[in-house]
Amino acid sequence: MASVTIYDVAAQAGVSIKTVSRAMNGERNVSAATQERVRAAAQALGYSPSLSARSLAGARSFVIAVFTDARLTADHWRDGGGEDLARLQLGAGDQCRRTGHHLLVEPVGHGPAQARAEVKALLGALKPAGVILAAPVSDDPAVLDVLDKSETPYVRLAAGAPDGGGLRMATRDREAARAMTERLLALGHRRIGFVVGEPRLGASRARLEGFLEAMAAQDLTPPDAFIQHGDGGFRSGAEAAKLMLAEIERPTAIFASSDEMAAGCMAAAADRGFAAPSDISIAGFGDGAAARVCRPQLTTVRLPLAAMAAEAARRLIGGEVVAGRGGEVPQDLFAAFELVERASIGPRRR
Amino acid sequence: MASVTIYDVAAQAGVSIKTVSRAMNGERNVSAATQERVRAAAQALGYSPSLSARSLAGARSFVIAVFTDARLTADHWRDGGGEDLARLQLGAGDQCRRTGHHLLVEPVGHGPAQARAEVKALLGALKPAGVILAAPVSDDPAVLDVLDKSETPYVRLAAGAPDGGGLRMATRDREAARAMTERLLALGHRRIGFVVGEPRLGASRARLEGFLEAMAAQDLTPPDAFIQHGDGGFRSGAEAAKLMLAEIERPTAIFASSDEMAAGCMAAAADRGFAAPSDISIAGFGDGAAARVCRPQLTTVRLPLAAMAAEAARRLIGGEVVAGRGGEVPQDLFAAFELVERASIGPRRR
DNA sequence: GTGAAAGCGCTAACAG
DNA sequence: CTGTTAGCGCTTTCAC
Repeated sequence: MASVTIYDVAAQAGVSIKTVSRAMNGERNVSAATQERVRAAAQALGYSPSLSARSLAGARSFVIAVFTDARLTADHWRDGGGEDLARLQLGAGDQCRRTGHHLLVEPVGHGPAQARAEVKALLGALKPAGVILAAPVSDDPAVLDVLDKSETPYVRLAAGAPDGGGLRMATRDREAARAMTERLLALGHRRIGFVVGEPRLGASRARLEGFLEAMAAQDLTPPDAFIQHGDGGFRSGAEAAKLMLAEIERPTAIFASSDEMAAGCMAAAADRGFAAPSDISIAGFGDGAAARVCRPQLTTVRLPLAAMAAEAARRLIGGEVVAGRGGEVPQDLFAAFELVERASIGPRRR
Repeated sequence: MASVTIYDVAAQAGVSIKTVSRAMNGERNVSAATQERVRAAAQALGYSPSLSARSLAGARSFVIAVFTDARLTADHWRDGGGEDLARLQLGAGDQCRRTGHHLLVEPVGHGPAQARAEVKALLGALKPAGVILAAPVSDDPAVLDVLDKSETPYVRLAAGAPDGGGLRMATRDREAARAMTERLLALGHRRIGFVVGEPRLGASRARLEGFLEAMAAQDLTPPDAFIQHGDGGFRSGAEAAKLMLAEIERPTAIFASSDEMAAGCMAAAADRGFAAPSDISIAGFGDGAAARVCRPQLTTVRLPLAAMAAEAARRLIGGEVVAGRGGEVPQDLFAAFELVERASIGPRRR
């Protein structure tokens, strides 16, 4: 099956290659009859235009690149937990497929110099139609700088810092964490512990802030022991909870910055004989698999990551994102969050 | 930052573009001095050859495509559980990066007609250097047929059926399941339940066979109620266990075809007041996140998926896989498995 | 060891 | 509405 080219189709349909090109691209100025003839010929021959040729000849390319943090991605892909990236792939990939684009996930290494070099190389080799930056790469100044200079349109997903070029699509992590904390407060909890997430993620800080904000609004200041730092994983959550539960005045609720950590908290609590939600309330963040695997299932925060990624891809492909350090007006888009209440939280036991 | 081409580098280095091409590709017949000059120029200009141009002009392309089952992939990416694919991406992606290749994950739809069309289109558009088929696509005759005719080298990962073109890299699921079952038998268990996995996966059948084989070797025939069918997920495992535990003669051990299902079994057992491993032994398969999140952690089977995928990519890139329905000798490669014993299984309680 | 020419499969101007 | 002529940036002949 030697590769079939535009010439084969043109011959088969009895038209010039340019007409085939037009027909395939759905351009105007092609009569319906010709259109149909070309379509039929292409169909019969099993023709699909070479991406390489198309992007070489034309102005645009057909790949959307996703830059992720190499270390984080490797950890997740090896040990599980990379649900954010999975959802990103789902949403963006779907959108790409609709328009004949392809999604390429490229982990980017650490350190400004390495990141610069890698991104530059990737951009040069791929000449992507657009780039989606997953956190924490979406906050990497070196990457942003290279991207700006290359004039490649890009979307920063879940970026912490508001400044920088490109379109920023963020989740309202602070607000979400505040809302969840308020829910816990409404249930009567006062001694609430918080487990901070992966330190490299800006969202981790935002969630902590939201938590503290809600607490402060009630004139509550959690003791140091009630703020533990984890890495997003189950084990770190378990350790954090263990420390908190060792306090004389133990927390009646724990809010973890990720579902895996919340699951760890629940396990650690169970080890100490505390059951959720009767003895302790536990809330997570992310609405991942861990939230549904827990017994009881976790009350958590759902973020529309797939939809955001799809929207990012859509805009990139549609040319709606201005390249380079665009207009003065910061382009920021915020996604709604949703509190998913399940059985892991309940009123404070009296 | 206008895109820098081979001409720019040639001018900067004071050589012809052909020499640059040679130097960049590490061909012979380039003096060390010239080599160095070109390298320096390329470095200074931040040049990286356009993939499109390279694959259009040259014989080879620089993308390795992974075809996955669209439905399964979407489910996993949305709800978690796609650890196999994640490890595949990790291993193959890593290997690709070493040689300037790129890994493209493309979900392929259902039904022979649709699969044919999609694969044909993908092959035509991408002209990939090689294709990695993830299960269950690795057993799809329509896909194999298109691939064979296209003369694209491909590797079938975890394929169930031994026939078909391409190189087959398989795990010894039957043997692994048998080994795990034997372990359970050695611990004194006789009433062992089994939860079958996702029906579309050939491995699910192989694992069931291995289980039955080991049982039969001891003249044991599990009652129908002890063979439950799940879908690989937590919930289905919980339901399966619930049914088994409702039997008058309940099983003393349950072996589930996936870690998620095993976790579900454990949760269901706990609901009934049975703790592992004292009241019931529970084993999983896959060594995924669920295995480490469980309390106690799961005894499970580890498969070197990332390494297999890396090897697949390496061979594809290295041109070691013969395209089309190759020689008469079936090309089969088997990966070792490993029993990972953790705390979820123990001697049968007397 | 190096270079000049040709062309990969397609799109982008222009013509008609 | 359709066809012709040039390239896109590279690798591949084949010369030198």
